[in-house]
Amino acid sequence: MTASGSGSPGTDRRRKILDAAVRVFARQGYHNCRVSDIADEAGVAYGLVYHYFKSKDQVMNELFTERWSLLLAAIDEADRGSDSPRAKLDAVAGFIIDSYRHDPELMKVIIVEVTRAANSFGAAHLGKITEAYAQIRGIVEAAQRSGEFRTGVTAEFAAMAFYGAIEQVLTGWIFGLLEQSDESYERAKDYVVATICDGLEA
Amino acid sequence: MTASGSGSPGTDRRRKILDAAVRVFARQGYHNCRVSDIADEAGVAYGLVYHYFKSKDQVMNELFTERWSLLLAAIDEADRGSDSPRAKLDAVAGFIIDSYRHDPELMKVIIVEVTRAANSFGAAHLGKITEAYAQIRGIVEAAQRSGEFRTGVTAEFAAMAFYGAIEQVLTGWIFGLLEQSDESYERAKDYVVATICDGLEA
Amino acid sequence: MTASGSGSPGTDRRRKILDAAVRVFARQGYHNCRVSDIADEAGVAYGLVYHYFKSKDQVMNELFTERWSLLLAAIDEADRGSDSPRAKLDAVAGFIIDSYRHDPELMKVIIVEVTRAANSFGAAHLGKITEAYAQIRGIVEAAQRSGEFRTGVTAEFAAMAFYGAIEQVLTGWIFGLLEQSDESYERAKDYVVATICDGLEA
Amino acid sequence: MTASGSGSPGTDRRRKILDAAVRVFARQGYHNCRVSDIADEAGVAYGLVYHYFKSKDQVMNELFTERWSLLLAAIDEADRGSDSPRAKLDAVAGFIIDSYRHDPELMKVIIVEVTRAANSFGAAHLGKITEAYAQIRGIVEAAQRSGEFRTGVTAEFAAMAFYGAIEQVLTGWIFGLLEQSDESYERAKDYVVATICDGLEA
DNA sequence: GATGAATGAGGATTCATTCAT
DNA sequence: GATGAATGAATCCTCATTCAT
Repeated sequence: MTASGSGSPGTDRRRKILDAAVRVFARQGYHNCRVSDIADEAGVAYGLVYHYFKSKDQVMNELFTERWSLLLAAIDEADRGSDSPRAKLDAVAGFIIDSYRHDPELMKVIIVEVTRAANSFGAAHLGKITEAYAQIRGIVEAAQRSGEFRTGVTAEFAAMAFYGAIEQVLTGWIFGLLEQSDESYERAKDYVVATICDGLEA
Repeated sequence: MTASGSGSPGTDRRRKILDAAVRVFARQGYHNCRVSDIADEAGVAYGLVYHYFKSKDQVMNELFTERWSLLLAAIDEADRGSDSPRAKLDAVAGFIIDSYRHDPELMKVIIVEVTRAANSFGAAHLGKITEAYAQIRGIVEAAQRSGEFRTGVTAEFAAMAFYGAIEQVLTGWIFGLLEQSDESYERAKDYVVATICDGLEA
Repeated sequence: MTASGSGSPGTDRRRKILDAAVRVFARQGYHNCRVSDIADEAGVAYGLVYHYFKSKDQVMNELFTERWSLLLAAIDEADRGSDSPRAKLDAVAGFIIDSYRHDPELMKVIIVEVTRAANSFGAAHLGKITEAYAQIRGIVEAAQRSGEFRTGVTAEFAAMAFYGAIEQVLTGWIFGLLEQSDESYERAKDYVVATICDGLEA
Repeated sequence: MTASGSGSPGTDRRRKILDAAVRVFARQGYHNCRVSDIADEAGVAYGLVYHYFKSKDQVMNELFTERWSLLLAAIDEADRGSDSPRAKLDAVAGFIIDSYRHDPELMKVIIVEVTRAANSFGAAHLGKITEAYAQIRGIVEAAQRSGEFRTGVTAEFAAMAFYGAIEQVLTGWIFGLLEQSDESYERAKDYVVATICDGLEA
């Protein structure tokens, strides 16, 4: 059973357009691509994009929402277990980095076009973006209450630092500044957690 | 001698346009503003923007370059002294955060429109952006060589995490997610360094 | 035997589409409605409109032709009798006004989208539209020949004035400027004829 | 002193565009012309239309308002004198017909695209359109009060019939159904007033 | 007959940039 | 230097029509 056989034909085309949009947005940036670029990349007619999506914005929104929901679910899942706080943060970092490894173009689009785009998509999805920060903060807060994490830094702040460190690593990959290999990805997970949990000082 | 008297009249107008551009870019985003918005905000005629700048891009480029040079100089300066690595990182974080405190709109523009904009301004200024990371990495490397920082994490990576943590805090302010006050700004400096140098774990 | 049982099922659907088109054209105007609006209003699938009609234009053409034929027949019928010219004009005005009373939306569409649309439907149906004027002119001409109507005004001209007066009353109703009630409709018939036949002057 | 020398250069271009729009709207109809057709007809660049007007609608609105204001002023002027009611109506019919004679394309546009366009421009300008009817009604009302006009027909109704008769004559010219010559225009004025005031019956 | 996905031409609008004054 | 009118390429979105099922 092929993937394309598992849904209705319409669903397939819709999926094709979303996937094509990821590639085009990643390659050219949201503002530097035309709707026709997406259609061409998907191999469908121009108007079909508008058959499935209300606007170019809408395509982006859907890409973000789809992926970010998984992220939120993953953080939630990580938080739910009885692991140590460090293990939870490790799971979070792991999920985000694996997301990049699995689909670097999609994560590039999300990082580049949404999470910092304070005047456009970022503002539109602020609520969902904030949820991720809040969930991470929750992990830190619990760790501080249990005495596993020190309290010198507010949980809110620590969560931002942690998330920021991860996003910057992804940014390094996106810009081609950091080496990209399976090994690098794995190491990055450890490094983020080690840096944030252990600190740099000897 | 007034400030406006210190240069040629033309210089003043040019400055006025740059400052107006900061406000407009910050308020509406680069892509959502027209050249005429900048001119209106500056109180000058439409075409004058093109008298002083080759294009809309050029205005942005100049804003970035102007500010980022200061940042590079400040990191360089911090690195030059004989302070402890931690003190050096503290100086770096301090400069960036003070930059935001002093001109939040400009830093918003730089963070939102340049440093993550992999397909536009970010790519154009990649060299300069990278220089900052490299300088921070240099600070970490020296500390690792001297034994003040542990070597479990590569310096390159540590630099990214450190910078990412700072940028994320700025992002929090930009999105209105973190409290903004003189006290918050000061605390943020300490927190960033404490998080990265000491780690979160007790 | 119900109306819907009197024809083939296809005929019913076709009728449904025509009726729906009247409502949609009346509500939104020909240019502001999509073929899908008609289909939605009719409760049929998109493509079915194209099964029964060659184009969107064609739907309109059919609505006009259908109704206008009745109008021409009615005027002809009125003219055929041995009534006085005034009675004939009364019958004409009566038929048009009753048409509006019976199906205001259809008459709105015809008045608004066809009879004045010199660059679109009006031009396409000019022949049929003109027939109505000619028939009315015929009534006047005969009356002038018989001496019942004075000859100071050409019959052609009188016909236009008479028809224009009626259409303007309908326009008043269409725009919601004139009261609409059974009484108003009846009175309107008398008024049109009284105005045109007797004149306003005392 | 030429007309083009009497205003600013900007004003001239603006005027050129308006005049071109009249010709294009008259020739092709509002919906069948592109903004570029207007620009081409005016001999200016595409974007200049948008320099002077917010939208294609706006061009039409301005054409209507400009002309209709003159019409309202003319009716008002006619009403203000101490002439007989018949003379007043004669002045009104005269002004409208002369408007057509002077600029048939503009009047065609107004009649065809505005005064009957219940779902678009007609609705937008309903207030102004109604003002004309009201003014005519005022003339009739005064005549009825003075006993010069009979009261068998309401003034409101008589005004509609009178205006409708005129508009229909214009429609006849627009469609090429009625002869157009200086003599015809003059005769038409008399005929309209004669028909409405004297009536057709001998 | 019936459906609605697919097509793609058409057209309004935006806006960076140029240029005459 | 300063102005803002003029230019026209770029691109989103609409929607009539076709067609495979």
